[in-house]
Amino acid sequence: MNNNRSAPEPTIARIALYLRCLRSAMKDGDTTLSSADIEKRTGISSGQVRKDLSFFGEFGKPGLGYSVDELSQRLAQIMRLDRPQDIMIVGAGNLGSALAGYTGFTESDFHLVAIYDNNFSKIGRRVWDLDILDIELMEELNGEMGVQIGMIATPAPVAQGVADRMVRSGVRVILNFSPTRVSVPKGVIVRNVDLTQELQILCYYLPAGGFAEDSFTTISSDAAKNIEDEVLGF
Amino acid sequence: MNNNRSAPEPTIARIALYLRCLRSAMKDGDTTLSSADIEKRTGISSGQVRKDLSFFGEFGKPGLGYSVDELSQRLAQIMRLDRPQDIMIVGAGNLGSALAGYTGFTESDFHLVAIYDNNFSKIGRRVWDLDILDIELMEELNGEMGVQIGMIATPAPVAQGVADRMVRSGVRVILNFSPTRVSVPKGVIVRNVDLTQELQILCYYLPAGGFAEDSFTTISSDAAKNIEDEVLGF
DNA sequence: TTTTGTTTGTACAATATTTCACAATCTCTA
DNA sequence: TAGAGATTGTGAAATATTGTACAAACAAAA
Repeated sequence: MNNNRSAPEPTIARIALYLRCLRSAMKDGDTTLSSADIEKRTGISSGQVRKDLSFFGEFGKPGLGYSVDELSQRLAQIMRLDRPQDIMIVGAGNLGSALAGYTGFTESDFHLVAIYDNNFSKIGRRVWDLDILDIELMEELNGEMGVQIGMIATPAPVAQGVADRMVRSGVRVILNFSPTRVSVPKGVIVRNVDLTQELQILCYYLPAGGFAEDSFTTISSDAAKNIEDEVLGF
Repeated sequence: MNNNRSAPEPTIARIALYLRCLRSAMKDGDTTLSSADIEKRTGISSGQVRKDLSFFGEFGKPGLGYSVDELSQRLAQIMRLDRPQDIMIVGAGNLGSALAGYTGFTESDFHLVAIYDNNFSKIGRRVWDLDILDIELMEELNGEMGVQIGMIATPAPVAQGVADRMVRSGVRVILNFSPTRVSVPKGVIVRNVDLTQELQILCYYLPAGGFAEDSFTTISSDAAKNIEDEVLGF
């Protein structure tokens, strides 16, 4: 799987978490964080943190820790998150529409620039501030837009066809929410988010067969409760 | 992590896929599947398939393979998916509402029985065929309902409070869609589905700058295209 | 400057997971 | 019933990932 020299995939996943942690620390006014501090905030062991970071360079200073500002900038570069990234969604159903309105993407500097469907009763309608586009026009339209990140939010039977069209249109990485595996040419990356599978996995751990996972000590329960009072609705 | 004798987590995740594969094979009229057949359908190597299954027993017959009917029944038992499972959702925003209407859950015998929110303008409104309930009443109401599976579809700041309340109400496993880690007592299991993180991971794998096009084969699935014509909308 | 205390980066050890290979077992046909 | 062919279950090897410990590097205070 990981036949080249790049960092292991679990490390990449954790780097994304460190980045979030660093930005949160920045808002708290912290200018420096040790790997132990990061452990407190994320639950990831300090040794793991240091090892993950060491895949990409030496960012810390012994006796001090990591500069929040510098490290977050470096990690953002590594993850290609130092500039806005355009994304497209195919499928304007329940899930696709919810994803289109998901504020978490915007907050992390992802920019939804197109949403496609194949249903004539949906094409032309607006989702949030976007027109739903005819999927038949994707190749043509994306020639202009050049979006490289695609999300599939369609039923399983059409997912492969959508993936094929995405690839033809220039998409390089795909987040697939449909409950099926799609095959793509070498060089294109697919990640699957399989909602049903997640629930099924949890089911397995329901009865006595289960065990304790990482129930690390309360991260910020008190802080969260205070905020809860301020926030009105979900 | 996996300190006891239960099967590794990756194995559990794949078992869920085998189950889907088996049900699909059943619809195709196949009565028997070899591990090689399962590899063709899922992409998981036949050796891996056999080893995964061997964690739970000897289900196959040398020279023949696995009985689709028997194996799917056995796996469903192991995963506790042999009977409907009740679930609850907290958060009736975009994502929560989309999850509430997600047909994939229903098809896999999950049954949404409650959706909660803390926003008075939402409480009492209907999502699909359910009233949105006041989260303050969860402990009381779930005493009756006894739901053990919860999904968190709220903003991050309130997620920990929601998790705490779920646990107090009897929930045993949690699927957390909020972009934050929640801590729970030992024995309660949390899985995180972090949409932003998934996109960020994909970003890392985006090719840097202009890249040589080594992708020649467009894996065009003819089967998928045919189905696409039949299906009207996503 | 010197000393004390902190934290990094990394070699090494320990787990966890996947891959491989093959004897044993079963089917099927004649 | 015997022999050919297919496929399982599994131990052992190979990888991959995580945990541990500590010398070296730096900060801060005396």
